[in-house]
Amino acid sequence: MQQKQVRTLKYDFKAIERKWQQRWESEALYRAPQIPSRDKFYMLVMFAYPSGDIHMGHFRNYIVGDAVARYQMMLGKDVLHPFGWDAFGLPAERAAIQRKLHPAQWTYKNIEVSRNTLKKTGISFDWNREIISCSPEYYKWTQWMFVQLFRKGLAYQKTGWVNWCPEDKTVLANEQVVNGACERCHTPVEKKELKQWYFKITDYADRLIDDLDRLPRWPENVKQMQREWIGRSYGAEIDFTIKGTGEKLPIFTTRPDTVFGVTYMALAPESPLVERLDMTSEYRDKVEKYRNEVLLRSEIERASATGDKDGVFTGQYAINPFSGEEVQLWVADYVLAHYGTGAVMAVPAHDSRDFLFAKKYNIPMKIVIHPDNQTALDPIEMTDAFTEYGVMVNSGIFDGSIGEEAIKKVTAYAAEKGFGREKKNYKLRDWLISRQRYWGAPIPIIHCPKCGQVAVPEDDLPVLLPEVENYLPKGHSPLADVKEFISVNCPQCGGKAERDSDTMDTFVCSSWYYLRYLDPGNEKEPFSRETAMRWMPIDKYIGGITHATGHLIYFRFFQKFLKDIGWVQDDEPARELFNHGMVMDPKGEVMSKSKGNVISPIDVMDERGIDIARLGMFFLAPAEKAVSWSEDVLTGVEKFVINRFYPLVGAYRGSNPNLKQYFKLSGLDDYSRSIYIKLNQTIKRVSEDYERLQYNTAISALMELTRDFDSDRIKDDQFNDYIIKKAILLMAPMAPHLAEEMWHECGETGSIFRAEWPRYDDSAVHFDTVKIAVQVNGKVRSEIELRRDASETEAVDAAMSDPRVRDFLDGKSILKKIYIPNRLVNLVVK
RNA sequence: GCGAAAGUGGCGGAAUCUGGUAGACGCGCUGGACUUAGGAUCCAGUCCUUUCCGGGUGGGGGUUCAAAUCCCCCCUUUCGCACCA
Repeated sequence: MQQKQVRTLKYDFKAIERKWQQRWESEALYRAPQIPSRDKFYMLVMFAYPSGDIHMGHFRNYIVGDAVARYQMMLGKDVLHPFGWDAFGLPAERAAIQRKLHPAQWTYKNIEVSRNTLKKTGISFDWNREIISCSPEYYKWTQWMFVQLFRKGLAYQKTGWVNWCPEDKTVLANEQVVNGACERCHTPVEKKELKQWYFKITDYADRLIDDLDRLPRWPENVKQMQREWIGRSYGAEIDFTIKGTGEKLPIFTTRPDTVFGVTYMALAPESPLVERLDMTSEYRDKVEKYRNEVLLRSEIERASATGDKDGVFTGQYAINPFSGEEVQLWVADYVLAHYGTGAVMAVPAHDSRDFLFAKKYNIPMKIVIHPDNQTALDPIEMTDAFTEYGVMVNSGIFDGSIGEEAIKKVTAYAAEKGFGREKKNYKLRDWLISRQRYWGAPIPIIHCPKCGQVAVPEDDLPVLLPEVENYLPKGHSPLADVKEFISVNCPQCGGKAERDSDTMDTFVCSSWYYLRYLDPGNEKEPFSRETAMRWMPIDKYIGGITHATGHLIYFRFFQKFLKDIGWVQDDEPARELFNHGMVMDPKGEVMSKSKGNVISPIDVMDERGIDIARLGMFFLAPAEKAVSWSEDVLTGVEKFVINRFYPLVGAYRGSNPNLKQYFKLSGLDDYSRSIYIKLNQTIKRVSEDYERLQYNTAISALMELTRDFDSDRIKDDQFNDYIIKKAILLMAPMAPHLAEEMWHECGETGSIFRAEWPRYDDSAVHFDTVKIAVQVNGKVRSEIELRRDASETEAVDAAMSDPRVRDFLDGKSILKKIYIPNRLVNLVVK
């Protein structure tokens, strides 16, 4: 009866959404205080690149954070949930070239469109704190960051071999080269020798690795990826000598215990040492020819050549300081210029790469490690190097030393003799941050013929981007062609000087934006120390896994640097990291503009309402899983909302119950008791699900509760209304408009998001009887009902007197009785 | 090649952290009710095989009274790294 009457209540989502979005706006519900006065919660989602409008992937990402923010509000915390735009970058320039717009026009127009869409979704962002990284008010402080790094010697210029994208005509950081190609346009990357700006992130390599252990709430895979990216390895540096010139040839090795097995040395083609070799003209020609050939190879070719290795003999020899032995000195492509010293000692018998190379060029092999004292290796029969630890042989005084112990001994000996030392090495390289493009923050440096590199004084920041005639990439920054921009007086000596014409990598902008949100209007500082002290660290940071070895390392680096110079207190910026899964199209393909399969949340929102779109997305799968979007999921949640959940307000009886009270189980009739227990179980489950961002199961718990709830069977009005209101509260973070509307229909006047999150009644999460399984030899044979926490004797007795069980016990003796309270009895018989 | 994660009905997924009645919740499907009609709503059913018994969480082995869950080997998929000496 109740249901029929209730069904006439129309779920007019459009009116509901409009009403509450306006109310929330006018009440400034999401406005976070400058300084929190209660427990704080900083909920951060990665800001967005404004490439067009918002799609399903954004939508999913942001509703996850939104539900967290709302849940935290209901837990009584001051919640900071800001949003902004990562607005510098190449696509704006491309659009500018194609459509003859200013990059700023294109960017701001996109921001406008996306912001409007986001506002329509009703996500609880505090829009007062919105930041746009390409605005002078923001990039002024990006430049300020550069200046601080420069002052500490952590921003510096050097000439080196860099990744060059011939399409975009700019240099790229290592992190932006994927499989030897430009991350953005997929053009194979070339190597060029150029003078560029770097941040000395390698100074922080140890802290960046070691502090990962202090982040228990970061996903293990991200931490592992960062460890490998930084790639710390321990070993020794040993100085070989070049015969003739006597120049030192230091090499890094993790296996000093194989040093007596060196049969040749190899230099990277790019190594400057190659030029200094005293080669005869015959060899010099060969080496030059080889070098030029190698440099023409693409990164892809060089990187993928894992099997085939080549090189050329220089005619020169190197001397092993341990044995005095002379070995051939080669130039080889497989030696990386940027790692270690750009040279290696080659031990074909104990290194797979050297093994292949030696086989190819018929270089001798020398065995200096045996697997153990019993087994000897035979070089003729070996098909690969023996690379494991073992016993040193043919190594003079070191013979018999084993593994790590051997490594220590050899290194100590070298140190004692002065031709070697312990050494740590990293794969991580310094972060190349200069770009030869227009749409970025100008590097705030002035090059003075007298004073050298001078930082722009802080009072003169920002260095504004000048207008330029066109944005076509030409291999140098478009800013270089603007005379009025370039020529400037030196801030130190007043003489004629020139501005640096490069702009910064956009990852610099995104390395500190989380701090600007704390104090976005501050004109005197990037942010006030007090806001940082009170709001940091970020409590939950949500974003895509794609940033694991880029942004998520950079921003940790910035945080550490800012701590070192006294601006923040914490070593780590984010306490917890959560990686959301991708949203694919229904066929399981990645959505992209070029494929034309981008799905917007707008259509679903228009047709069925925001909350149903949200619930559908939540219900589809746990938030960290990749999903294929399908409208099919909407059917279930829509039926649930329209037929079950929203009609709850029709069953509300206007009793205005006290929500802080608990009911006594003994005072309730059978049905009421069971629904009260169900309610408390649901509160427990839903709360736990919110904590771990598992919204799909939170929804199913609420579905069960509403399924079991039957107002007709409840006599007590207060009790009836109590259940309804608690259910609405539990739904609020996931379906905010719906819950707010229902909350008010139940007579409330304040926002549900200022109401208190339900706490479950610990004495009412269990029934006083339980159904437990009875197993015989581990197989379920029956089910019996017992009082909760029954004794073992009671349980076993009940189990053995069960007729079904008795059949299986017939004629057998009981060896063992296992009783797990409230779960099962297992009888082991024979 | 190295590293990580994951494999459960026709489908999305529960249960995995903490070993204890596998398949919650929903989609889809089947049958029924109500209807002029229904892509609406309601009710029932839905792992396989089936009276019972039995089998079943990618495959194989192990630990255990008991394994989707823990351990070992293998296969597959996804992601990351890709000559880092």
